Amino acid sequence: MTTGIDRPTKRQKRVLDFISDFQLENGMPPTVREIAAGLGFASTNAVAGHLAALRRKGLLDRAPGKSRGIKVTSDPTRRVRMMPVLGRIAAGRPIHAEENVEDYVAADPFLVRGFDDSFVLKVEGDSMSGDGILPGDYIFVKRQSVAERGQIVVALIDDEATIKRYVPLNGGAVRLEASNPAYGPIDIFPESDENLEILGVMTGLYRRI
Amino acid sequence: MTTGIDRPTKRQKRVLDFISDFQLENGMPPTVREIAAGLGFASTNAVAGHLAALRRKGLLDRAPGKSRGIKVTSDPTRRVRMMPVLGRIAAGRPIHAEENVEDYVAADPFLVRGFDDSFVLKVEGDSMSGDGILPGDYIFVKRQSVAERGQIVVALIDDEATIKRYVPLNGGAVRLEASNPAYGPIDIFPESDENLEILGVMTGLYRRI
DNA sequence: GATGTTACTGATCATTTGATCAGGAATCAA
DNA sequence: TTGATTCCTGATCAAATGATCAGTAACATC
Repeated sequence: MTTGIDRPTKRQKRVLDFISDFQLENGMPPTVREIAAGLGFASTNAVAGHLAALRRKGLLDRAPGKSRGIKVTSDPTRRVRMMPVLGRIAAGRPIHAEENVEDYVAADPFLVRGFDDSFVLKVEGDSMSGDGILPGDYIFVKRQSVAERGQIVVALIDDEATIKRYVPLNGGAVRLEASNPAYGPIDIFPESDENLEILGVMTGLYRRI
Repeated sequence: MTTGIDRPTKRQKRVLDFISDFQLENGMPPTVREIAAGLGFASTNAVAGHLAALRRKGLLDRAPGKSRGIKVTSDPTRRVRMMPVLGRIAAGRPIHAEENVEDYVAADPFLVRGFDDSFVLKVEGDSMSGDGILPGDYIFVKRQSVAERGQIVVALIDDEATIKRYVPLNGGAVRLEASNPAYGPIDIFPESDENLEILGVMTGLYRRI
């Protein structure tokens, strides 16, 4: 036998992969009989043998007696929270209103801190292309009403949401800068008619090609 | 009763939360008896009543007869696969060698197709900044040895990995274009000493601020 | 008061599921 | 040849689990 001491045989690997895929698809491990059916075994004992072998080789954990008590040791998956992708944002309405949710994306803790205080926006327009933020990108935004100089914020000017770099000016005025030189800055003065509200600051970005 | 038509009562919400938390922690839904034990019920029928109510209100899905056949409808979590972030890539060595793995990120199916054939790279250098790919970004790459004109590829030139836009030229030559005008294109001719290998094409991008 | 809903206990039954026994066929090595 | 290992069928038993019935209590609405 040339099989390494803790390497599965081909058949055993098929069983292991079936369990991983089942877990990924169904959110729970399969039963012994589901494995047998999935791989075409007529007997549960065929599965039992493979599970015992995989356990010996340290590739599986089992919870004896428990239904679906099978856990792949080096589980390549992790539970992450799904975050809503918001569509139009309008002033005066709760940002998390259900009709705003367009889609959901999985947010790695890697990308987002404070899930409950964050949301996701799809970028429209190329005003921030100088910062590598392109139309169609998804940006992660942490909700907060204040920002520091230079942070990229999502702001509501009157009734329109926009993504810009935040730069406070003297006298309580605020400048919102685009990073695409084709767009000029937007200045908001305290005495202005315009109403500025900071919705949050950008913490991460997703793009799919 | 002021309860909205499809809102759970307080007790029902407790049951729903227990199921969500259990799923998050254990990677599978609880059994009816595990719910009863977790919430201090002496009878499985207490749980059955709540599950029926939650199902009526559209908050649960059930798979009748199946063990752990409970699924929270608006599950805020999803199983995603963890993908290795590769460090240095060198020719002649298996790309997935363990010593290459620097970190892991959760990859949404949204971003990646074909998990097993993909990997993640951290971007160094600003040669692709014109395409919104900045130093420090993480890009998702699907492994394949051929590419189509205009796709962004990860290529190995002799012993160095690089990210560029792929443009085939006449006569079997290949041009690799940077998108930052400060960098010129790299042309590889068939008769050249240089050895070009396409490692894969970019399918997605992550950035954290 | 009558009615309906929510929220349980306690018990029982049927099905699903895990575990195990007996054995057969194929492969490989000594 | 013998023995070890893998890989499977077929059958059976016991435990885990889902489903259901009967009944009690609290509470709100009409």
